[in-house]
Amino acid sequence: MDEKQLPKAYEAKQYEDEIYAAWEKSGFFNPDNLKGKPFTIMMPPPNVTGVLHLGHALENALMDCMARYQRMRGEKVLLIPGTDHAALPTQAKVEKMLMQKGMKNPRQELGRDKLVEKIREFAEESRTTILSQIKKIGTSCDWSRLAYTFDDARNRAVNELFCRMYKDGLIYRGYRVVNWSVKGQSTSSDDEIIFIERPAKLYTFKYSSNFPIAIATTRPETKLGDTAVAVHPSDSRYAPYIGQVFTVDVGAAKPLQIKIIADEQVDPEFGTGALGVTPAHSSVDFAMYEKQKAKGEPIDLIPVIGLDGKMTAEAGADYVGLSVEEARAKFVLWLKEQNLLLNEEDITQNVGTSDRYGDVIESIPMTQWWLDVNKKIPSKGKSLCDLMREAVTTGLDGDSSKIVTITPDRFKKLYLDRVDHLRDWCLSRQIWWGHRIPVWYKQMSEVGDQKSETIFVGATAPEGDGWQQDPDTLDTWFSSGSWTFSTLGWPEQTKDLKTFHPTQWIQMGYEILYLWLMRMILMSAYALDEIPFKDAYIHGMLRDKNGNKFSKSSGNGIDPIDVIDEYGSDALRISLLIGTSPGNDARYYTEKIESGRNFVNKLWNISRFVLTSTDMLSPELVEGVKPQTLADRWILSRFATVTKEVTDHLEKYEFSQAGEKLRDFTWNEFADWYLEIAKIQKQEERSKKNETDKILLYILQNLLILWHPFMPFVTEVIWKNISKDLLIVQPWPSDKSKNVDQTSEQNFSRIQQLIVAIRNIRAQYKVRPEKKVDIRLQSSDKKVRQLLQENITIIKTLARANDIEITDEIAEPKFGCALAALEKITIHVMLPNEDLESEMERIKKECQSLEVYIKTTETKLENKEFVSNAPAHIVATMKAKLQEAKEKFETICTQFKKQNNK
RNA sequence: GGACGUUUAGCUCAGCUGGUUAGAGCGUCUCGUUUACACCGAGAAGGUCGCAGGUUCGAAUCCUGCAACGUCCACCA
Repeated sequence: MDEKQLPKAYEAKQYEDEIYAAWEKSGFFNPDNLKGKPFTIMMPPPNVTGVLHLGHALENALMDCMARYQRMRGEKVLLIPGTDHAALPTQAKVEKMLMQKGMKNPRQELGRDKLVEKIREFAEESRTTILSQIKKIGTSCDWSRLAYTFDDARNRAVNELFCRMYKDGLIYRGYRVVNWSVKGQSTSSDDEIIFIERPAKLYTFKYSSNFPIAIATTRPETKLGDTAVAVHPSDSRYAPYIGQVFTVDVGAAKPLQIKIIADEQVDPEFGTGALGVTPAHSSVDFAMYEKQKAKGEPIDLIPVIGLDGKMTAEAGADYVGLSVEEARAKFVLWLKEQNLLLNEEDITQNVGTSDRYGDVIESIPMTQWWLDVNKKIPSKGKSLCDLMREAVTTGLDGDSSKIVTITPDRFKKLYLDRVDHLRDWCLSRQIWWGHRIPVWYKQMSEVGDQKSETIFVGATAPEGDGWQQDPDTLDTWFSSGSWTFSTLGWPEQTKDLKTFHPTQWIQMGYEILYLWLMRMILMSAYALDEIPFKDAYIHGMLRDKNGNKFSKSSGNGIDPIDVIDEYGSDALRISLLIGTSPGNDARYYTEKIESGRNFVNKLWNISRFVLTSTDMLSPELVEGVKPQTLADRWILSRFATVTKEVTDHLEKYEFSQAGEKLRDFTWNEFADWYLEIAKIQKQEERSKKNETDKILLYILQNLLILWHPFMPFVTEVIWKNISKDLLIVQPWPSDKSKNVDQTSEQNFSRIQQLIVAIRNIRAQYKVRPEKKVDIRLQSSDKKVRQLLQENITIIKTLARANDIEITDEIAEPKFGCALAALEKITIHVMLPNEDLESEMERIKKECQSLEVYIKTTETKLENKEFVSNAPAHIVATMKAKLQEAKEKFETICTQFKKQNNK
């Protein structure tokens, strides 16, 4: 092996692009070129609102780790990449950019087609960047199946779903109170509202001096549209008034007819115990309005706030055209003048804001398209909510093979709570970037004021003239909800769909549990009678080193590509995978990436040593290895155990623990001990050298395989020196448990402890490293003496000893000699410099800690209840440990005392 | 107002169904130019596992209560 091929330090930048290209060319990203059982992962499509951030890097690391692991396990892995057109967020972003460039109202100034074109340009640019970033991270996805939530194939799926749901009566057009963003001039769903706390004033007032009930409100201006006062049915204070109607004039266009109604929702303890009902501008009040209508005791609905956020004509001549704030001030002033204001109180209230436009959401009644989540689906006899519930509990239709498991499982509870309180989903948006609602209208006749409209629901307009498509677009989550199957060709019954759905595993952040996970389950259960995925792995958010969210406004954003440029993709990946646990937020800081980079370099140098120091000209895959020495048996045993542990952890999606165990083995056992011992063994007989080389190669090769899912690039680069085949499809190590050898592990551990004890003494007495010391090892156990004898070269070299005497003869330590004891071994280290005082101090300390341990352990063992209740092996190990401690104590203390007497 | 999460070494975090003298990485201290690696090696120091009770032979781990921090949800108008 030529050392020039392997420079001293691994420079990730020199290799990564080339390696990725080689993988792509190999075709192994495409499951059509793989055998085995299908294993599908759908990439959560990043929004084309910008470029990838560190959170995406984490997602890609997780997905790719799983994909590569499964591929090496021999599965037919499909990881479909994609992007999300993110309807409202993208339009909001582009509009904002245009406005920053000076445009006042992009929609007005550009018109639908031109604005959509601008957004498309922006989205395409983002898309290109995002896709190249995904490659940089190393994600092994099938680019031949690349999907986009806004391409033709996905549009077909969206239209098909909409039409089916309409035919099933689940999608309906309804006049109801919606969440309206004045700034964005669009509706939004309940999930897209962010509640913020803000100070507000709670006003208590009466509509008129002779009105019998006072009410409290934080929105006085909406009271111009009040049509009822609701009280609790059992509230005796107001019971006599229930059913009565009062006419009051508060300055609105017409005097208000206020009916006193009873409703359980009213809290008699809050405020005056009476609630002014504004059906047009509160979803709660609107619900009362509907209830009253159903009861046959209808109340009116008067919209006083318009889509422009200004007061309408209905609010009265004094108010029309005013903003809500102006109207509020004016109305409060009027109340004061009329002596109707009874109280004014400062409170904090939660107010809903648009997650994209940031303005306060107004409740306004409008005709929109809705998805009914509680109505029974005709063919199923169950509602969408029922299906969503079944999917995580009994399995769809009670079929236990159709259960979605959520890791960690606490998120299952959150999910179920949400399903129980789910309300109808407002699907239509008044923006232009998105899937157009597949509904067509035609005006049929006009009789006086009555317009009669015919509705047609379908992807394309029916025959004939005069059909107008609904101008609105669909909520972006309507298209991402079908992601797991629209990417596979649905509604066509494609081979892909049959092969790869339901998918096996998906990962996502907890922040889109409601927005996305839920809707994927809804869509898939509805359209396919299937779950979208078997296991959902929920990860937390990445925060900066102070625990703050990464955000553009605080300017703490980090571009993962910059990190990759500096430290390499592998370093970034392992530092994101190790030290994080599912569902919990994690902090990102540079030191972590540095330590990742250091480890990558360590593995590089381990490989460099193994590959350049073995004689094998072409180091082919090593199959059978024959351990010759204790160290050989130990490392093979340990490796077998670690292989099993890593595999088990990955099966349970415990990425962090798998990576940690692998790192500890690689660094602390293989590199720090076995490599050093290998150097010694290789200088011994010829036969040993060959076997040592084989073992080194064997472990290295398998380590590269185990590490590949975590650090695909560096492992693949090293693998080039081993085989012409790519590492990406090397089979995962099979069960090696036949190599597990407890005895050798125990014996080797004894040698390790001995070496550490001697090194410890050397460090304590500041023995210069080049100075070799004489050592006397005493043991009454023949087997132990034999063990020491067999490994004497290793002890000598690693502990830097000159002469080692192994004997069964108990002797008092000589003057100027340091003393240590292990189980069945007494160690005398001859010190070149005589430092009796600190030796006595050191031994005294050790005696004390031994004494404490012996005492507590003895107490435990004397406890009869402990001995009878605790499992036998616990008691046995404790007894053995106690014995060992006693022996140590005996050796050290008695000999120390003798020495002390001199 | 509810629910959930977190609280373990100076910092960032692991610790699965309770069982050896509680771990890792970074940082700190001492020593070191041993031909794989200073992006390194050797050794060490550092924790009454947030607080208070309880269950148990045994609790960081289970139960109850409390506190601090965080997140989500909710129609106190």
